[in-house]
Amino acid sequence: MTISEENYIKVIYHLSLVSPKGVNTNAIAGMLDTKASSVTDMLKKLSEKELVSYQKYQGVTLTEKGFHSAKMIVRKHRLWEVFLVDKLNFSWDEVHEIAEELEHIKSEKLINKLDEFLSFPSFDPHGDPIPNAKGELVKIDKFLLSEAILNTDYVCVGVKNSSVEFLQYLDKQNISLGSTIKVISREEFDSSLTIILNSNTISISNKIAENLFIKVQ
Amino acid sequence: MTISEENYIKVIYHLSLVSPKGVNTNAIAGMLDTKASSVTDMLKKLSEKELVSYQKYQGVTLTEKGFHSAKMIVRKHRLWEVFLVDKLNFSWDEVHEIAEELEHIKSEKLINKLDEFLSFPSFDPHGDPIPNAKGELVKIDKFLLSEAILNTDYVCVGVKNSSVEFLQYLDKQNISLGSTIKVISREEFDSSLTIILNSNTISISNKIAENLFIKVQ
DNA sequence: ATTTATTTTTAGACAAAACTAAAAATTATT
DNA sequence: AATAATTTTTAGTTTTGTCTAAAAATAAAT
Repeated sequence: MTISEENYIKVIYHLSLVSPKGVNTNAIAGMLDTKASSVTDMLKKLSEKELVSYQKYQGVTLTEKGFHSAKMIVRKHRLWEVFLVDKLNFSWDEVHEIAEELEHIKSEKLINKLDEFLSFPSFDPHGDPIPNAKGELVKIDKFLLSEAILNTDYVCVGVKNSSVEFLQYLDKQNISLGSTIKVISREEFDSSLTIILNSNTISISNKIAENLFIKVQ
Repeated sequence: MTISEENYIKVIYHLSLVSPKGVNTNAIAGMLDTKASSVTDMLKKLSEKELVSYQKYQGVTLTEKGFHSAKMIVRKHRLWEVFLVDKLNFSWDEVHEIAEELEHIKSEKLINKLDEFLSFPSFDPHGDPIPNAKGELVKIDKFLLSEAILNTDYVCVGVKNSSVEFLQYLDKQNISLGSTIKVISREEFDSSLTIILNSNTISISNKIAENLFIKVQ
């Protein structure tokens, strides 16, 4: 698999989680910042290699083989992110870009030894699950802070959006994975929330709440 | 710089150390397992980018800029090798191939943090010097075991040949970096040596001796 | 000092992965 | 249901890095 093919498979994987019936050509093009015609070309090639099942105009889905490949790429990406944060002391907003390159390093032995070196983590620095060597991943009962019930105790377990801007905003507000959160009130007008975050009361917009994953404590 | 360009620069760097007056097109082609015509094409491009100075039929040398780029690639390669051996417990015969991929990861911050994580090593697992962030490298007074003087105490400090076969032979003979070596006798007929290796007496061929670097103890 | 051998370069072609522009199919709208 | 809008595909180029085959330059040998 070339780097380009791997990037397509990875994007199709992520889009599949949202639209499992079939991923649109345009959606792929959008994610990869390329043109629909380029996507069509690549889909034919990936179909040839039996990584996706594709029929003209009908969208695309991953085959078993493609699904497994995708999970292995995601595994590599997320393990490298853990390495960068836990071992090299990068901050969580810096690691995505570097992991985009590291995820294409080929050796399976490397990634399994890295996994061991990191003590087999189940989640990456943004709270996303890391597939194990078999491709299995832990699924936890998480939902968005915007859906929280008032006066209930939650823990922050992930971010929906991993952009540098959002992550740096969270740093500024002292919100991190493991932070405890209780929603005290929700403003009618703009759905902004007043929350108790690790025993400090702060106010956050609905846009923020819609990008933070929590679970019950 | 593309991966291909980086590979050319790296090969020209290594060949320059042997033939500093100018590197031949064919020599580059041999190292990269490609054709002379492809090399000519690439030399034009690298010359365009001012990474090499090149004039037709006269061989090629690195410019200051190209020389620095080469050292940064070598730096990355060798630091990753240290990581693989020291942190992930790879053996020294497995790491070259993986480092060939890792050396092309772009982030400078990554490599400097990795350097720090590894405590700023000066040598890689094969005894080759690692350029620091400025491109400087430690030069030690090493020579080949085949040139050793009888009954003198030496330490093994490197290998000239990093092939899997040679490294595994050394493992089998318990020869590693840091091993103490004293040559007791040299056979007239085939130049094979009888040596005391960490207080055990063994015999090695001239071919082996010509690929082991030592320094005076 | 020619001739021969080797090395290097040029010219033209190819595969991968992208692009543009136009055509075809699907979906949405009146 | 017919038309309009959108999405997707096809057809034909482009760029990067490679190749083969032939030509040109350099080096070696008689």
